Amino acid sequence: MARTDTRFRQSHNALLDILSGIPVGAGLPSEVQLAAKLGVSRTVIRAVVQKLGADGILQGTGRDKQLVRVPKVRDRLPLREEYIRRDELEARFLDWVLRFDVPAGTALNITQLARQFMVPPHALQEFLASLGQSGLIERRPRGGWRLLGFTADYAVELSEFRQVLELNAVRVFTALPEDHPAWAALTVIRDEHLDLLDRIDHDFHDFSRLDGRFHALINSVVSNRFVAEFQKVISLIFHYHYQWDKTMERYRNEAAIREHLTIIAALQVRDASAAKARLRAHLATSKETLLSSMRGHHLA
Amino acid sequence: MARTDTRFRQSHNALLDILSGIPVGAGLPSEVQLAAKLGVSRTVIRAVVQKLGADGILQGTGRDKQLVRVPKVRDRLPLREEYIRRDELEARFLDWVLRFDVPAGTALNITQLARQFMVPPHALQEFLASLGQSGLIERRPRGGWRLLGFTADYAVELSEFRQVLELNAVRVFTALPEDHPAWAALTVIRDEHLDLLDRIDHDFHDFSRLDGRFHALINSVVSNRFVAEFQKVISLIFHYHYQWDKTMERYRNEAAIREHLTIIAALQVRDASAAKARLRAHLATSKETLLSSMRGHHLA
DNA sequence: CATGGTGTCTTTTATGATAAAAATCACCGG
DNA sequence: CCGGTGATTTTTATCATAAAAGACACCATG
Repeated sequence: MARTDTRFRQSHNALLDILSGIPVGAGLPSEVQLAAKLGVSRTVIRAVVQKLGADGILQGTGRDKQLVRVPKVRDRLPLREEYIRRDELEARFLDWVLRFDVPAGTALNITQLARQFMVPPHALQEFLASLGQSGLIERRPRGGWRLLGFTADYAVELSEFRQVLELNAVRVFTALPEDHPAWAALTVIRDEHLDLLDRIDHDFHDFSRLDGRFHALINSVVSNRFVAEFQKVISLIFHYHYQWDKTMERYRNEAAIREHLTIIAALQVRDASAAKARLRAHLATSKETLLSSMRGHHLA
Repeated sequence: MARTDTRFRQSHNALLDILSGIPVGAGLPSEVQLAAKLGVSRTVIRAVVQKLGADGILQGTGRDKQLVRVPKVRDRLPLREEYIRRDELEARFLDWVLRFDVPAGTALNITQLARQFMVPPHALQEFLASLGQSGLIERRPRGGWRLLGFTADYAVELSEFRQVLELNAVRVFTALPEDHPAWAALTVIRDEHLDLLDRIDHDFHDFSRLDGRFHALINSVVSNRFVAEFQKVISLIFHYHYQWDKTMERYRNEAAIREHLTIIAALQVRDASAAKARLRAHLATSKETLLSSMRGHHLA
């Protein structure tokens, strides 16, 4: 078989569900309506209807088809175990690379990895190609891929790049007009920081998400597709590492919240240079955390 | 046939060349040596040697094989017309997108494009995936690709991003120690600018390359893989447009050279703020040129 | 005769099969 | 033990093809 018939099987079962809702002897909705309802093309619907006719569930031809009997559970087609989705692949792959400390320069084996991650080799290939931008992966001259690895160098350069982008964002932020929605958003997120600070003892785990949203807000004022693209990579990596370095997590997070608040305060009084200086300090801390989490992990 | 046998054919002909250099009756070098010499695996060498044995050019088995007769021209295997290389595909594709003003949002047809560009569909697929970073291309939910198009928005955002990166580079540049090689390189490129200025009437076409090298030098002091990655995209796009907007080319180029020289001068006296201001002005001009070239092209 | 439908055909994409190439292992003669 | 060959096992790039989507023509019916 070339393409998988997953779509056909899903539509088959979905149509059975629809048929269960109408009385025996009633006519079918039109093919176009069914296709729209299930979100597939008419070709699929026609194939399913034909099969149901052969199975004795439907009868008639043309625009005159009726339900012969109520479909039973055993009429359903088993779905073959499906491959995982793209975002899950991304998560699993990063988890594998970052967590298991794969040495830099490792040659990747497409087929083996594809099996390991439960995806068709083709999908993995495309995924790796799309990951080229992140600088984690390199194409070898004659076929194959090499993992450049998540090294300390990489972390440093990532942090530096992040700093360049965010300092620029802060510069833009302080120049925004008074009625720009970002100011309101800033007030809201400030309150969220204060709120989390109150219940830090229990909920310090919530900081990771708040941190992501804070930095996203800062960068959101720069409407630039390239910045946004990189922001995704950056937040991905930082977010992942946040989840592992459990040492001092509660205190680190509390400190980070306070740093965020000083930055917010500086922004609110439109003090660009103060905001930049504080952001610089915060990002430096962040970088150190990232590096130390890598070192700790490497020793483990 | 699954994989092409190009490699086999090339090795076949290359081995014929080697055999032409040794006397009839002499023994062959070892398979390992031949494989190393031709840069292929032993499997290929063995396949070629076997074919040459069948053709009566070699005889013997094991480590005892000799040349029977001098190979003739007609022993060579014809190379089937090969597909184009990756960088050529890149050039052709960009040329197509940028020159023919493909409307934004166009759905790309893999097979058709693959034929058009003389590459296997698979290669095009991977190429498109790798181009995801540039923001020119988007993957549609259920298969297929969409061309986001090279719009004015795109050009503006690209220019802005470029400015952020290069301003940062200039900041780093002025802080470099006296003995850093970049200073020497700066002097060299300054002389090249002066030189080109002297012969601008005839050689103004040379500016495109010089411009590329100038900006590359500026950015080279930031050793950051992400910056470098983006630099590639940026120089690609700008370089391409340079080639088309022929209006006022000579005067534009002369003006740009002078702008470069003012930036170089500011750098050389370590005046960061002056250098930044002048770079800003230069990039603004550059952006305008890019936009006007797009407008001109759009009207055409 | 316009509208909503079906039958048929063409185009396009995703995937499994497969051959070429690379890498690995086992063995041999000196 | 070393440099080599023979045989075997991965591994990757390409191709053929089925599934899905889309386009077109025609038909029945109010």
